[in-house]
Amino acid sequence: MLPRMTEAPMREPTFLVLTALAATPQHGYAVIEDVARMTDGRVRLRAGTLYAALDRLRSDGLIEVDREEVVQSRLRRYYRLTGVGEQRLAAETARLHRQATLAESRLRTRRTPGEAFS
Amino acid sequence: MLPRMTEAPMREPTFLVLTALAATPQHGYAVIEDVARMTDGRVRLRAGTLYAALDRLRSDGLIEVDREEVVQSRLRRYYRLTGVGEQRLAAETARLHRQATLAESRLRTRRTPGEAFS
DNA sequence: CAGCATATACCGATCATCGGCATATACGGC
DNA sequence: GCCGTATATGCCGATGATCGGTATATGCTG
Repeated sequence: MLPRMTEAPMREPTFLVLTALAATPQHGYAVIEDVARMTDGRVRLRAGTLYAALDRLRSDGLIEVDREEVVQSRLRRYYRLTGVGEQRLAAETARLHRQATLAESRLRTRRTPGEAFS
Repeated sequence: MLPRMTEAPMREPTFLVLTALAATPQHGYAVIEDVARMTDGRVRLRAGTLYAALDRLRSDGLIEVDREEVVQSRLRRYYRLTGVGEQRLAAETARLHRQATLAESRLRTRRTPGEAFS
């Protein structure tokens, strides 16, 4: 299971999954709930999206299995960020901040006649 | 050409196209260059991506044709943000800031044993 | 005249996400 | 006892934005 070489742009659900695992390891279902809480219910990850994302992030080396527990005869597989995942998430947050700040700046200079924009 | 009702999550190239048009109207090719400059060459929009995005954003009512010019016998079609587009971009920037801040906050509380996270 | 920049536009392929379904167990209400 | 919901993982087909390439022109430069 070699890590993929592509540095494809990260979509929102994937970013939120990494965010959910940033502070502490969590199992899949807990991630779904956490993402819903984080986004005030706006993003409700489908099971298909979540487990596909976990597999992909794992094969990319951004997360790894932390441990497995059985609670009430149900399996809980906990995932945690790897060092690489931590760096990637930090890079993503920096990028988001930069782009958001730039967009805000441009929105402010909007409709200012005869004014050049950077 | 009815505006689509879906409020689908916005991807990075689309966000950057809106950002490019936020301050002043620009034609397609200028948007490609602007996005490349904004992202320090990281994002180089393909023609297919750009014009498809412009069509989609137009049918969604987020942008509209500003004017057309012919320079050196080549057509330049300028697009501008609509009021709806401006609101949407502002909402997107707010969302990006919130998510980036949240992710940073979680990265900071990382690996702090026995500590609950919000 | 070959190559590159400008400028718009179409096309098939890729792939993350969506939406739904399957499989189990536990719990609460009726 | 049964139904619906919550918990928990997983598979599968469809969707759609993006990618990569090509087409079509013109102008400029080497």
